[in-house]
Amino acid sequence: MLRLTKRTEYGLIALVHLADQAAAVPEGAAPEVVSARAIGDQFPVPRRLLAEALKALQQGGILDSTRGAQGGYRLARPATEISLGEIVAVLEGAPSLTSCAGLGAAGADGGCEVEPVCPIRSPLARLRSGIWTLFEGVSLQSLADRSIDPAALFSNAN
Amino acid sequence: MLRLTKRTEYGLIALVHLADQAAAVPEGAAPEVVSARAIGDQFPVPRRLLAEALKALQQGGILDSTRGAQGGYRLARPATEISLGEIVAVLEGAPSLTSCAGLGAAGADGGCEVEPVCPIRSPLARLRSGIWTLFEGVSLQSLADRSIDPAALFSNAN
DNA sequence: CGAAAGAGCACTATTCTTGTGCAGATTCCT
DNA sequence: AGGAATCTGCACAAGAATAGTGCTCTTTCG
Repeated sequence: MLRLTKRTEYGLIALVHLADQAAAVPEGAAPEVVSARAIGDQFPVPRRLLAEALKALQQGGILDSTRGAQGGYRLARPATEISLGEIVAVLEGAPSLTSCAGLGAAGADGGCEVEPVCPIRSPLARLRSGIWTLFEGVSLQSLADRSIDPAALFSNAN
Repeated sequence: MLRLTKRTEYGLIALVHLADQAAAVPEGAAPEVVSARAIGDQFPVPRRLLAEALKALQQGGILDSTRGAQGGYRLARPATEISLGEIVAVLEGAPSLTSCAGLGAAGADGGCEVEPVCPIRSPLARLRSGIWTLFEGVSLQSLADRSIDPAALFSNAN
């Protein structure tokens, strides 16, 4: 099921915030780490859940964490190289899109024998597949750029 | 929250099936009505829930229903004039997208005073908004057309 | 050594989804 | 007229998932 939860929301808020921080730094040099507490103080989100989202992002390789006093989080890569699809996959699990297409043209109709019952071909599954493709084409950078109209987020280059 | 439930899935399956039926008819004349039972017999879906989805679609003006024996459902409009956004809105309630943009350029930053806290500007809200716009641009017709690659569903003309 | 901050674990409550059953109203067919 | 098929409407139960919170341990800086 394609569902975006609060956990994802908190994670995205934190990521956008971190992307902003990284963008404020002159050029490619040492983006400051930001603590979960600092983020929690700026946005009305439960610190506990925010921390869980951050932890998941760290384990997924999207964030780097520094422990101890003065520790915090930082983007593991430039915001332009982190896709929305990757973020969502980490925050709420892979979407399990068992591919059934791509077998070439077996017949005029496609060749899938259980066609009318096949869950892969169900309209909702096709939708999810399409949305997923879109997600992978959107970068964290474009999400953080508030000058982009939401309606244009998925349109072309980002 | 953007979530697509089973109910939506059943509704979409039924709609695609009905669109297929309508397409099989020669030209604009009397598409046969299809009963909920008939649909339930062709797809492995609980009839009860399917019936609920169909009822909702009828109340939402997407389907026409005929009661009594030999009754059933039929698309209220051509499949090309029914948008995915409309379908989803009917099947799982309006997405409550309180618009905050479109007020013109009040300031360099936009002018929203509660900016960092404003739920409308949260990344997830922007995503939902973008996805919603996409949904409104996709017709039932394109969903029913299985020759369209899922990844291309949202790309351009449909 | 103490304070700050991330990491890990367990628990609860509320909400939502999913699924099922039954009675009523309407229309076609015999 | 009567029976059968079909949509319509309401209520209920079980299971899963989300959302939220508390406490403790480990690591690191000052």
